[in-house]
Amino acid sequence: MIENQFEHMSDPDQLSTVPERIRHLVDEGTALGRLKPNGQLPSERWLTDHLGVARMTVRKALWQLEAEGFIYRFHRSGWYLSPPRFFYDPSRDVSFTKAVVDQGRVAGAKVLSTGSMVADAAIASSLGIEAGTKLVIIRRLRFIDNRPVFVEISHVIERRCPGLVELASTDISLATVYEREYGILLRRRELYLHPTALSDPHARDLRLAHGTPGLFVRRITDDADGMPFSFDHEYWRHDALEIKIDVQGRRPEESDVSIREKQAK
Amino acid sequence: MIENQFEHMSDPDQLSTVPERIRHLVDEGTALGRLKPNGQLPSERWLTDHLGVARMTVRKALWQLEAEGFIYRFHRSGWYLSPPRFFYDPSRDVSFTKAVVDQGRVAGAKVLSTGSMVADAAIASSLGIEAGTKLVIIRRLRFIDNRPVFVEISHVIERRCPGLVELASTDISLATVYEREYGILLRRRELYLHPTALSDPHARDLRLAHGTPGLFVRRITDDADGMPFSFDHEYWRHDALEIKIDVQGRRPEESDVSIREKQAK
DNA sequence: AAGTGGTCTAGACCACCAC
DNA sequence: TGGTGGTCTAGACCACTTG
Repeated sequence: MIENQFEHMSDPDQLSTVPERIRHLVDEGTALGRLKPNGQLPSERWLTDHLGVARMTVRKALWQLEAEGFIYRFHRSGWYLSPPRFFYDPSRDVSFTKAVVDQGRVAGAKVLSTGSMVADAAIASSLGIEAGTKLVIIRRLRFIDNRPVFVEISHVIERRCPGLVELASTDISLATVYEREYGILLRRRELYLHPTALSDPHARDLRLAHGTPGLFVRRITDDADGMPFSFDHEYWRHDALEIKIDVQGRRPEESDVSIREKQAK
Repeated sequence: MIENQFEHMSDPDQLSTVPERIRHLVDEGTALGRLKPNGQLPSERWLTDHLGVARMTVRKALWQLEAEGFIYRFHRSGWYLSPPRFFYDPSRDVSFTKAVVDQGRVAGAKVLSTGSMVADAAIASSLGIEAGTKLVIIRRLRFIDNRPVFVEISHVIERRCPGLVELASTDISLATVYEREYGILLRRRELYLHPTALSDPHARDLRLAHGTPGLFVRRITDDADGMPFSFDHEYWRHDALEIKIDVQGRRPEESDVSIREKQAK
């Protein structure tokens, strides 16, 4: 019983709000070594009884702690204590696997599906290729310390890496495949990201309830020679990452143009 | 009465979920020209009656549409249709005002408070200055088209711009002040961002309920000569922006090192 | 099969905003 | 002051995960 570990915990009256009281409970469990990152919290019904409030009140509080990134949940399985965020530089980290390992954590990948399509006008212009160019699509689930953290959908120009689908059907890093099998090194070109709500099928694959907050990332990738190579879509858990961008690599003359502003009076 | 504009709208049975039905209602209102971006939706109680479900069900649906960025709310005032996201390159856009105006929208700023502090060890090392250095703090609310979209807290090295507080007490862009009054052009160095929940006082200033999803951005800024200048914290509405990062300005040799990976077996 | 979170109802009262 | 969203109650049943 998970709850037994929390049975005799204190619940100071001076903590007024329900989120604060739950946070205190969790902090105490952590301090006593009974709860570690990715460990499970007591159930909603237990909290309802223990705190003496309605279940909806407990759930509202859990949602707030979730939004802060303090706790997370697996769909219909339970609530868990969040591990530290993963630092990620999407403009620089060409290999997710390497970045994760460098931070002392364990990276994983699972191929969910593969397919193909031809580039439409919009995709073609963003990649700088001709419409109708064949693309390979690989949809993968990515893990940190065995927790699924984002779904990645890669669209790769087929002629640049024939036979990719077969090679991708393993758990090996795609960046490694590109380098070893095709001699291609990657470089990021453009990326866009915004907060959003995750919906199926991505939410399901991440074991999240649909509607959970997430982060949507689009990237366009070139090879080291500046030739267009692929674009990716990523659907991240909102609480798994901290984006870090180091602007130092930029050429000074490009970042400082037109600082002078037309003032909107 | 806002609701009158929606009174006779259709509500097809084939739309199964409540979020879909609300979205349909809004889309129809938009198509008929009765609802524009930043326009107000019918009240929760009206939707409760009109859709024939409990109010909590309506609210849950509104929260999901909010998480998607489709609608937003002002605290205790109502629900509104979201305007388009603002494209923002935090590594490059040294002036928020200029970026907003360039996208055909209206930028605004309001000084909330000013103050001062001395840099502690952590701040000093990240800025590359000595601990104890005096910093000026300016807390401002930033607007796009008269909607508050983020709170900005600037920490500026005092000796680099004496008298800044007096100059900042107007609504003029800070980047303009730095350039005109001190001859300083800015360049970004590092930035970090992650999704989070907004809490008071920032949530209050943004007219959001505390716990609303948001985006937290930290930035370190140099001048054009690479001398440390300031660091900023920004608390954004989650639905106001799309972050766009153009990596082209990077030096190739810095972005392509160490692609080879140690594979985590 | 038991336990978990997910959904939903039908109310009540509170805090705040705008008129 | 009336209307808005915000909070809360005390249940019920459903869908899924887990042992």
